[in-house]
Amino acid sequence: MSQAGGTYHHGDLRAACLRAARELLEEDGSAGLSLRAVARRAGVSATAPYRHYADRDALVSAVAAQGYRELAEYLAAAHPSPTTPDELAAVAVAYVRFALERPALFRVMFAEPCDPNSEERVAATTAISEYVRGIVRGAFPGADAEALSTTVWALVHGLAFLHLDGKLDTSTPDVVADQVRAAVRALFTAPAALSPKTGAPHEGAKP
Amino acid sequence: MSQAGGTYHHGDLRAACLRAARELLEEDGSAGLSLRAVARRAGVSATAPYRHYADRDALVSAVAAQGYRELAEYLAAAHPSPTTPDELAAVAVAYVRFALERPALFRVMFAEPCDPNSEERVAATTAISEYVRGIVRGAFPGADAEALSTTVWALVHGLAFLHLDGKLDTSTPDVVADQVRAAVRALFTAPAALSPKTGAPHEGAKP
DNA sequence: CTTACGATGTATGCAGCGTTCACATTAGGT
DNA sequence: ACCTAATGTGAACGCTGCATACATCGTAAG
Repeated sequence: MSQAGGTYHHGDLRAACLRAARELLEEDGSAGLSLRAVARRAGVSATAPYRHYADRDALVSAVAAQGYRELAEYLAAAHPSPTTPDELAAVAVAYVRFALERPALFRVMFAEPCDPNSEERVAATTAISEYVRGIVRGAFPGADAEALSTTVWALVHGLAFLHLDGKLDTSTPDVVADQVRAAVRALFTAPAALSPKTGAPHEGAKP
Repeated sequence: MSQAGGTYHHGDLRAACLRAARELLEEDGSAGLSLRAVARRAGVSATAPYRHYADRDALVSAVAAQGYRELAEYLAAAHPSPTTPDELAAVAVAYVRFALERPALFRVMFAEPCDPNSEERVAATTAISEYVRGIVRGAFPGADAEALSTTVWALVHGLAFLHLDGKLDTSTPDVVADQVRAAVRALFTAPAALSPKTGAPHEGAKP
């Protein structure tokens, strides 16, 4: 039975480890995420988690994968299928908000060397990638979806990280949201007053 | 135990630790950056570095600060004072190249929880911030330098991180450079074919 | 020139970590 | 009812960061 009692077998240790890891992540940051601490919190011996995760990286990858799935839900909740720049900006705001609300999780998802060993993790990140591309494709059919989605994702991702690292003003959520909206809007607005000289003479032309 | 001259005192252990840390970072990634390994490489006892760095974080912060200074040099070398979009794109390419050439260092600089304890580190990051803002201010006097520099920094920073995490095509440096140039240029080019409906009347209306 | 002191490096030890291995316990199919 | 495979336990190894007590040395005052 799954309820925690005096049973020798835990019931669903795999899920319990994931849950414990998430809690530790929120409480002590990624530094406190140790397999032993996870085992302690799950009320189990230090080596029990090895029956469900090959090593620490496997657990971390599982946490990251779950984070990706939650991020996808979070973005979809902000707007199911944005088409206007403002709707797209709303999704961008949600992305940054997600990062600021779960900083340790977000760091685990992106800031750690992502080996291509975890199928679950790779699948989750390509899902996010496809999601962003799908949004861009739907919103701007005429554009190069590949390039534009890369650009918008990078912009939002960079905003999230800079906020996370305290490089930008993170005083209130509203300030952050305004900043994100302004940045995204800049992507889709012709900067009339800008570019005093439109230098386009030569570039790396390599056919 | 010091091979050189056999002197008891090292001479400049502080610098030697920094150098050893940089080497370990490039060889084994941030996981291999341990105080003990640094001490070993410097040919010194395990606790000697504590005379020069309060704890591991202090060493890491010193490494990060040095990374910031090198990044500033690297960008300046790409172009001392860019004014056209293409010149600015060249600096952006340098930023991403820096990240891809020193992935572990870049991660130490940005991906780790940056406590405001290290004065050296804070000073170095604000220097970078000021540098970017200065470029934007010089290149686009009419624009809101604060907002625009945030936007361009975030875009480039996000590109660097997504490349670092293998989320984008990193097969050859040329491919990466083209991608970065295209993204930066998109920031300063009116997206003609885009925005089928220009939802600009109001925003944030999502009860 | 001697001597005392502060700066620097060493030796030792503790607790926590990831990981392995032999062993104990139990669930579930035959 | 039993046998097997899955699951959890315990001890152990080597690594880590770090605190404490001790050794060595440059240097400047006397």
